[in-house]
Amino acid sequence: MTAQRRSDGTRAAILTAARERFAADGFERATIRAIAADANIDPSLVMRYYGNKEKLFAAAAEFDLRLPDMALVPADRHGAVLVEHFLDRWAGDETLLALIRAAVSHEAAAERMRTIFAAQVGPVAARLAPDPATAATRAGLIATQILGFALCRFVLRLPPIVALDRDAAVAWLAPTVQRYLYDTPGH
Amino acid sequence: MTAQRRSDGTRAAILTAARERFAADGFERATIRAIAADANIDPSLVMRYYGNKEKLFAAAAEFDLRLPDMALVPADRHGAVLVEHFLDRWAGDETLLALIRAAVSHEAAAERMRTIFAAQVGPVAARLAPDPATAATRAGLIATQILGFALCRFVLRLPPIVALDRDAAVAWLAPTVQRYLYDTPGH
DNA sequence: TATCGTTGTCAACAAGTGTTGGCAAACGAG
DNA sequence: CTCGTTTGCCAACACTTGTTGACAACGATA
Repeated sequence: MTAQRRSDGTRAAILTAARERFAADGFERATIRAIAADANIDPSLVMRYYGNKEKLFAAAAEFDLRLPDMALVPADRHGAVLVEHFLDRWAGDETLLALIRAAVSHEAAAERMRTIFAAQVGPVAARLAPDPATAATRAGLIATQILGFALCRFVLRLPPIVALDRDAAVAWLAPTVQRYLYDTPGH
Repeated sequence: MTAQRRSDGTRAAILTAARERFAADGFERATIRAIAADANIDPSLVMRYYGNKEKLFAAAAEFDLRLPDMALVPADRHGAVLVEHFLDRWAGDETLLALIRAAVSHEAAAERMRTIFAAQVGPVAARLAPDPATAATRAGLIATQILGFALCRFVLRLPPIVALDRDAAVAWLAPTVQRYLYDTPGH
């Protein structure tokens, strides 16, 4: 077990404030000073505990999608369950929002995003796809729809997308994801 | 007709350099100095001709999707034609990339993005959708898929999405857009 | 040629950035 | 209690940013 330090509370406060700021402002506009102010401490403490801004972001952007076990779900509901899970995960943790905002103009964040999807969505697709060779493509396509939805809803705030409630969003997106999982394209 | 000015060449060079920088770096990391250097002029000229960075971006982010007339296309090809058009438009003009990169952390750019999709995609959906009341939602859904694809391909550079050639991308995405245009969700 | 608006350069400002080092107080072990 | 370590604050650094104003070369017009 890791030893308790007297500063653990401060460390956690910094991390929370950092996630909020990165999520709201992106990497460059989220300043160390603003994060420190939110955490009610001095900016220099951020440096002491996290080294530099880059490492602070790396620590704040740690993320686990916690994808459910698809073996327990009927095959025709796989798309719906994935969409529901993503929506909930997104609403309940601002880390993903911080990640997408930062990834757009920050290569390290983009790399993190690639890793998350390759390492966490990839295996799910690999287990379900009819032809395992197409798994990476299918995982990528799911990412385009899920990230695109998050982009339009949480970042760009397109009014008709913001207006959708959870059920409507699932009803629209689930067939798309289902198709990316199982269909073979052709016309 | 607008009068010719001796500085028109410089103005155009600034605009081109601005688009490149905004597309590559986003709003904040694209500096006036870098743009001026690319255009081989002094940074102060940028201010003289465009007022400030905000207005320069507004000028650089002027964009017309040039959506084709869907009345000339068979109904079952609408999704495919839209996807093809978006892909070509995206590949041929970095303005859209600049817009998406900037929109993520810059409210004015996000507003521009909302306007473009509401004013240009909205009417197309309104003309095609079975129920006009659902047109805005359908246009928004199309935006989620198209922007999500662009995000993953050009910004995040997800390998499996970068690897898709034009035909494969169209084959995968067209049915999604077609469904967002015409289907009524339910299960 | 003399004049005036245009085009461009140079140097500087004020503000904000990440980051560093020193110093005081609080704490825990001996 | 005493001493070394941890925690925190303050002031400052080196640098970059958008932006401004003064000034020199140029071009057309009179």
